[in-house]
Amino acid sequence: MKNFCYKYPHPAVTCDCVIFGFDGVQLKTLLIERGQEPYLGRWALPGGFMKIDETAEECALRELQEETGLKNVEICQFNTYSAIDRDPRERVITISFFALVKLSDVIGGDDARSAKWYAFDQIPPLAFDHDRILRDALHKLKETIFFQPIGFGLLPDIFTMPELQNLYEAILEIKFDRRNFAKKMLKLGILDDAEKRDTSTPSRIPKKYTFNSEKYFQLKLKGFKLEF
Amino acid sequence: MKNFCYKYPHPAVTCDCVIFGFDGVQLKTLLIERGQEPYLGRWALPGGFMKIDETAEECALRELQEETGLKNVEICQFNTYSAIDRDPRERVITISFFALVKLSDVIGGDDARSAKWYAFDQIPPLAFDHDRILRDALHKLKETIFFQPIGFGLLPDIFTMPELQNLYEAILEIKFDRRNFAKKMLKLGILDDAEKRDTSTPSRIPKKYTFNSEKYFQLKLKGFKLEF
DNA sequence: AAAATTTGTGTAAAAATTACGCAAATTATT
DNA sequence: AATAATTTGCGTAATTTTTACACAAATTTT
Repeated sequence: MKNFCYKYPHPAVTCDCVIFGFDGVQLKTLLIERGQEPYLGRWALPGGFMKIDETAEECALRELQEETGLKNVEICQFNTYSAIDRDPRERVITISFFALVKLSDVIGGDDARSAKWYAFDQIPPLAFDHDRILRDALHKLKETIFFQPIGFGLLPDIFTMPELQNLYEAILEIKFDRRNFAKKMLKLGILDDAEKRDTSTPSRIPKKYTFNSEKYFQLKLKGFKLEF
Repeated sequence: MKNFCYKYPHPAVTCDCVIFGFDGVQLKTLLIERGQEPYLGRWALPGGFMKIDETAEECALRELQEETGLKNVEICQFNTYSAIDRDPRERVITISFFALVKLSDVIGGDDARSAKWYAFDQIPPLAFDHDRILRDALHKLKETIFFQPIGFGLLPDIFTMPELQNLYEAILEIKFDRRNFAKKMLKLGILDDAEKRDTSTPSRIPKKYTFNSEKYFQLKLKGFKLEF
């Protein structure tokens, strides 16, 4: 049954995905319950073995869809783990990705199967070294926020300034002055008004915004850095 | 002769290293001339196949020493390449690293063998997809410079402010006002005077500095961001 | 109906950045 | 050897950015 032979030993390669979501209050991640050994019944990152005729990115996207129903996700590779005994079966290295998704795109999907969203302060014990991978991904997200308008991926198309601020506060675990935060975000020039409203008079109902994707990509290309 | 067999096909795994150096004027990288097929005689990044009982980091360091004589290098993983046909022999994915080294540590070494430093505007055609990897590493270096005092790795222990400025200008391809650049660097608090000198009167011979490694690591941990 | 909360707009004070000037020491030129 | 040009360290005024709040209207809560 073992028909694939090589002159030198080869490790197996898997791809794993850390999927970030935001429900308006908490930052969450998507986990799946393992249906087979090892670690049967444990929670784990979505992912699996790479086929010989697919790239790592293709593998990650395929596994993600198979296991969680998620598709059309923009994934970003962030690290490859190669500790000798990270998998009890054989030598396995894993190429890991993270992605930001809008919870609204997913929650309804019935592909969800055993996939479930977990807030970061309620992560169960994970299979393999997935807790380490998850930690690293969160760290990477915190770094990334200084260079990329993260909200674009995690918020619904139309959102309010308080929502955007909650997101930043959830990721960075810092509180901001509401008025200065809004100034900073507006100054980036990537937010459009999502409605027309009597601007002369304040209301307790917050204004709605959308991301201007053209300006967003321009800014992302040019590179920027946010100070907090 | 093919004694390592698996139920499913496995790719081979290699590690490649982009080594950055700085000669006071130009940013350079260390390449080796290939001694075997494929791409015999072409230049390539130092690197090679990962053994089954070593991690990617161990592999990268071992290959680096074998091929260039370099050791005690702090390497940083930055991407894994998995295009299907990036190696004509078989499916090979490569985990890539970059490192910043002091040219002085290397130039003398007689291990150098076929290794040679190349300025970035004189890179020869490279084997495999190594030009792509090199480009990505350079891009990563430019990003990194905003968060880490790069000079620490690339400059000799004792250096001058103009040297540090040349380094930043070489990496970022921007010119700075000498006086404001010095202010910014000094404000980071990671530079110590490397000599005692009559400070009251300016001289055309620039002051010498060293990095204060304690404060450097403190700053790196805390995280900072440089504005230009 | 009164009290509390939330939002949009603003603004003065503080801090940081920028764009330069100057004089002495060294190097290059004639 | 004298003169000119360059380079360095120090400094400063003008500008820009950031910060810390104040205010009033619209909702929501009590």
